[in-house]
Amino acid sequence: MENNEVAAIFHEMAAILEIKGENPFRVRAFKRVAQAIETLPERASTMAAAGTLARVPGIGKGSQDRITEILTSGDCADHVELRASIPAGLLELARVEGLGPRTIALVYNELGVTSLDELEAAARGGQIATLPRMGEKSQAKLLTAVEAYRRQAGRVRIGDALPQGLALLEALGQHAAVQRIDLAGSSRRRRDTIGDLDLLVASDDAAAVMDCFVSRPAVADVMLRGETRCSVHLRGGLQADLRVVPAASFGAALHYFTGSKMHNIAIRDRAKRKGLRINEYGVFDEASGQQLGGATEEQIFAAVGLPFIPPELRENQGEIEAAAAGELPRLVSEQDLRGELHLHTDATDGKATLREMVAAAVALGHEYIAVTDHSRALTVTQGLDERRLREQVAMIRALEDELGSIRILAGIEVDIHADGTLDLDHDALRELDWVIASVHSHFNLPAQEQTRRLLAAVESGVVDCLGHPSGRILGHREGYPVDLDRVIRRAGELGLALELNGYPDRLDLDAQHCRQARDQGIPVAINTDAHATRQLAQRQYGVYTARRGWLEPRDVLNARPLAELQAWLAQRRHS
DNA sequence: ACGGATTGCCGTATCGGCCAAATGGCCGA
Repeated sequence: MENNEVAAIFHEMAAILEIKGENPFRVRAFKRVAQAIETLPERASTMAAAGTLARVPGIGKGSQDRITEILTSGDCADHVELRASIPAGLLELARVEGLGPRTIALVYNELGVTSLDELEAAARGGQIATLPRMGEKSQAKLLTAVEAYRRQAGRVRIGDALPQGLALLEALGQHAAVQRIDLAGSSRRRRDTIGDLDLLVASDDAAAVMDCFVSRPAVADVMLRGETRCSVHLRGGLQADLRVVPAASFGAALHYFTGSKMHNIAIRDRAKRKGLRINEYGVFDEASGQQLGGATEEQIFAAVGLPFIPPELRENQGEIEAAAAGELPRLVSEQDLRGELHLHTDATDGKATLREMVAAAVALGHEYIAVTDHSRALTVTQGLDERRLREQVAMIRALEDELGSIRILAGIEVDIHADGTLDLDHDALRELDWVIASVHSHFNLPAQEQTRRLLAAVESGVVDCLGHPSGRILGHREGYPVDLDRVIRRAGELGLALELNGYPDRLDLDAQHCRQARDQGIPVAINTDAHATRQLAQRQYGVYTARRGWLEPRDVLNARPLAELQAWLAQRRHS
């Protein structure tokens, strides 16, 4: 079991306790345990076996037992009991923005609301506004939030879905009857959210493969099972579909089920013009009906005169034309990244010390990193003021001298106030090597004001990079209303970089805006925004999004060697 | 529930904005 899965159970226990109005300190303790598990330096099972869990701050005797129970049986009694104690639908309500535990308890107790549908009905019926502490405005806001929630409901972040898909791939790949196996669908295209997992297998013994599939411990229930196709729910609720095809059709099926639909249509259209027919079974000569290929995807592309197109590009957004012209981008990969330009330490909301984070970066082989803790406005994180920032800078310089093995840029993630001013003195910011400016408040300004706010930060003259520019949180809230195109253009004019925050909850910039940045020659920094040592290694999600945005190594700021990065910074500072 | 000093008990993120009610709870970062 992955740490995130264990943590999810604690998060849920905390949420239920909170809705039930239990001791808030108990609630916080559970939340703290959940967070601690998410940011453990190793796998929970490893640490439990070694007995080192006890040393983690926040994890006491009780939670140690619960964690052990979860690791051995997949769940714990307290969790099962808590779940049974409230209607199942209430938990989903907690995912609606602006709807907290107290309000959920209120609508449940006063109106008997136990689900999203009932909540919406109550709001449309005007009953919400009659409740104490609620009114017309709250009711309208709630409806808007429910609509926003519904737009993304059922989709799972790639950071949650892909590990499950890869684990299944790994397990099924061991089976003797499996000749070839791969992911298909949106998980193979590495979209930022996934509806369900698609797995494709080449085999002559579909029944044996499906037996293996449905008996995986990760499979919670089997929804349907036919001759060649099987659908299941996984433990976390994600749906997974397995298809089994003969090896001679594997490439054709892989192409077909990978999509996207628009890409497939365009490819088939191209085939038609060449007198060919492409479907999920293979490539066929239209006239003779003879099969010309289908075992590999390369054959599919070759049949229409194209080189292999990476799955991340298959959206019919020009990749076919580029492939035909021999102008496919050489997409950036994880190995191209030479440094990390956004991370936090325990000076603010990080879980590891400066020294530990740096050691982890060295272990990853980074040439350079930037330490970018929060600024004072973010009070929850104990954001740095000018004085604490200067102290941290001194620590960084000393550590860099001591180690000698890695360049440590002294930086900050400075908050952008609602009026566009920055949270720290410009003089203090000018002393730093690297300044990211980000929005963490006032997401609901009118688009015009929000745009002005971001432009002000971009034009401040002391900012090197705009952090998570859209502000979206996947599965939680959409980006704030803003003219991002205009902000990006201005950033380009002034020579700033833009961040692609690769934290799996963000993936911000999204692929489309990455491509815009690339087209305008704006360097993109692919960052992890790590708050713990292990998160420094989670670079793949940012890279996926970058690839979907057509980024090549030369478009990526932290794919540059240190000397080039420093030259870029120096030239920025003097222009 | 956890951690730590008081070893059986006590304290434990912060703070601003929003909205409904006219000061205060709730939410989110």
